[in-house]
Amino acid sequence: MNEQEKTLYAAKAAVLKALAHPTRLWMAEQLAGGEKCVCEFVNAVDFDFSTISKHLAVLKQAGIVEDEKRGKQVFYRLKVPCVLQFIGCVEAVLKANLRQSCSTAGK
Amino acid sequence: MNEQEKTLYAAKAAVLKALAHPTRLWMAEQLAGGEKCVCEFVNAVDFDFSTISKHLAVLKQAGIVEDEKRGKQVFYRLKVPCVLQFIGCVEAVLKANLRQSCSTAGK
DNA sequence: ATCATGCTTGGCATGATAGCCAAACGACCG
DNA sequence: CGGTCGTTTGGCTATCATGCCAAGCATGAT
Repeated sequence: MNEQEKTLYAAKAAVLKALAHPTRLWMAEQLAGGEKCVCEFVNAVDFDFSTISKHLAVLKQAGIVEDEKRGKQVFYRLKVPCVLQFIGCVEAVLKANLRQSCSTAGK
Repeated sequence: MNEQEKTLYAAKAAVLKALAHPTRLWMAEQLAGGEKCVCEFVNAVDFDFSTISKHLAVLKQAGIVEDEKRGKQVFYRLKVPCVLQFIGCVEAVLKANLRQSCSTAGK
């Protein structure tokens, strides 16, 4: 792996890393249904306003969402919707894991 | 978000997290071309044997790869190939980021 | 049996993340 | 103006991740 490849993989991994957190993944999925303001997220989960805000900043920095201020509120929306393609596959992995642990447990 | 959902998102995020590291992502992509033994990875990147081994253990634990010992060597292969669907989208995000930073720089 | 090879595990130092609180900030309201 | 609301930022601590080294453990060769 040369330097250029290293940089590329670091960049790709950074995008995945942004989604690799329960709260952030959840927010990304929520945004699939349309834009939401920060307060909507805060109301739905029991986390500090600042915590949610920072998570959204991570997603924004990764280029996954974009924000727009309207009045007092800031709305976030998905910038690259294909991000949600992931989920199907992630769920496939989970199912495979489950199947395996069940069959193992059954023995 | 209730308890059950929290658990689900934690599980999904854990899978993504396993891939959210440059070396691990690179190895997963390498495995798309067929199984490889640990030593092949070690030779290709300048990391300690133990480091590579631990990364592979993370991927295995997440259910993304599976291993098989044959003789002295251990071979790893992708367990859920759709994992590589991700990559296309991740690259789309990177391209979008690039376009934006270019157009910003151009002003 | 002894040894070398391929790999995993334990342990440690270092750095990154997550969440909370407090403070700052900008937009609107009176 | 001064206040309030929605949000971001700074700062702190606790927890987790990464990579190296050294040691351990199988497997196959001598």
